[in-house]
Amino acid sequence: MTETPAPSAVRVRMAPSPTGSPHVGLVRTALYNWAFARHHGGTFVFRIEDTDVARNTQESYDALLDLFAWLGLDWDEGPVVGGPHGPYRQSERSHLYRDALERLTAAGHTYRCFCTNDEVEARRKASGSKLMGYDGFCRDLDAEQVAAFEAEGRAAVVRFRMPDGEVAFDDLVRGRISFHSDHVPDYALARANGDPLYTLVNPVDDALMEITHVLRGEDLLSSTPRQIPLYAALQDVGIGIGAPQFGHLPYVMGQGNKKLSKRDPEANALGYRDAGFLPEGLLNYVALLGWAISGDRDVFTLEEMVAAFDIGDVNPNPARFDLKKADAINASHMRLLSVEDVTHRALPFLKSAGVVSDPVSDADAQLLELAMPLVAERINKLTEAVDMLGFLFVDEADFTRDPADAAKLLDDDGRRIVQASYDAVVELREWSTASIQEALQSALIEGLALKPRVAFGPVRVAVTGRRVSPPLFESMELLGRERSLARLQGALA
RNA sequence: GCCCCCAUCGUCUAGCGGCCUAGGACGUCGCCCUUUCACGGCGGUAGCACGGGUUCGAAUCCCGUUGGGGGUGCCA
Repeated sequence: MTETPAPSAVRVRMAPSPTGSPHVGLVRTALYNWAFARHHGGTFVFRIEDTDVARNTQESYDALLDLFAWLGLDWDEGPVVGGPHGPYRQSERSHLYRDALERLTAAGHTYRCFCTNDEVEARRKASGSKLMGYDGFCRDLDAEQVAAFEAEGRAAVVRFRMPDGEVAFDDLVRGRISFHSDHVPDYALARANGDPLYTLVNPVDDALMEITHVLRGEDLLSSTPRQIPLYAALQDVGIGIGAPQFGHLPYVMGQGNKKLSKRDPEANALGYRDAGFLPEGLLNYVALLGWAISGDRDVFTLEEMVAAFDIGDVNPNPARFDLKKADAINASHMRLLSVEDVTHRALPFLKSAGVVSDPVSDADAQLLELAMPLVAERINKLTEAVDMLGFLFVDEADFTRDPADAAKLLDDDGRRIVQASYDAVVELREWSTASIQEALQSALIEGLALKPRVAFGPVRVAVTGRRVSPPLFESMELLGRERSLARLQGALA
């Protein structure tokens, strides 16, 4: 049908509405569009669809910018960076929609409709029609009838005059899809008060911004047959160059068989940042919801995705969002990072949790540099660094032990082990990982004939406050003799 | 109701007529490594919704059934 444009001519966009907090489904759609643009060396446009003034919020707009900045999905045209097709917020483009509407009307592509919903409904019942939606009653009103309705003081919406026949297109992910216009009613382009609707502004902006490919959610699939004739009508009146190519992406599902709801905490995209996800981890996981880089691999970089991404490879079935797998993919990316990188990225979390001072003191920085290698490999999210390292930085007065871990491991037997440990290391001349290990091993494993896991559990809780911690002997070395001894002593009280 | 979309392990997927007694990953189970947790390693578990065709040959093509989802607004 439509020829694939020359690579450099690819222009795609993401066009979210600033309502509520950004959804992970939006991240997936944005990522596919972005990867498509980058793969083809095209242009990625960011447009804000804020025509519904009642629902838009500044917070939501800010959240969108935050989100994409964090993810690193950069746009070539849009808010902040500008571009030749601006402005990029629909609320600032009213004149363009008014002009488009006037031209369409002048060319006979629209008509005014005075019907109320009740009247349409009543006619449907009377006719016994199976078709839903508007019935086209006002399509061919003559001047006299229009005057009569106006005399009644009725307001009129502007409807698009759908051409009769079949509307077919080749969906980039689903193949050929066709609808008959009988099932695509004449739809409203503008409210009775003159405000343009999404049905108008979305195609008008895509036409004006010369968008060549529209990759969007499956929920818009059934509005495609009404948009295609509108693009043709717009072209007819000198706006744009006809319809773009469409690719309808599968839903991102939540639990059960329902779309991941905005209210579902898993749906909140920025929540992943706050939970300590790496942007590349989230992006990689989300990419997997409908696309695979190959049959035997699912961890990859953005660059690799850009090189490999083909919209024709996108799977049309709905995908369920699986937090466990998202965690695992993120963990894989954590392991790809250098210790320095993990440290750098974990720092904001350590600061805001109060683990290290802000700004970081020299002492904290030094300790962090020694401690991070011990935990970088064993954490799966940046936030876990907070739990792992807290015991090292906390003031002795504020040091506490996990009550459950303490109750379980610091019972009578546990305290005996802690006492033996204290005795074993208190006289140590050199306070190092190796000497501590040697002393404890000989006292507990050989001396008391304990299994390592039995022996070191209580010591670990005594010193770090948790059953889960960085390696014990290393931790004691970093903690230092005084504090280590004090904590062993404290666990006996 | 009508229209449209979808259908491979519990989940995400590879597969685009023979390489498939269906591969990978997450999960799960077992084992190993081990100073905890984690990491890592090894192994197991489990699937082509159903019925007809087409074909020498079907997970792959066609039709139907069933099941799921979406749409059917002066929301986006």
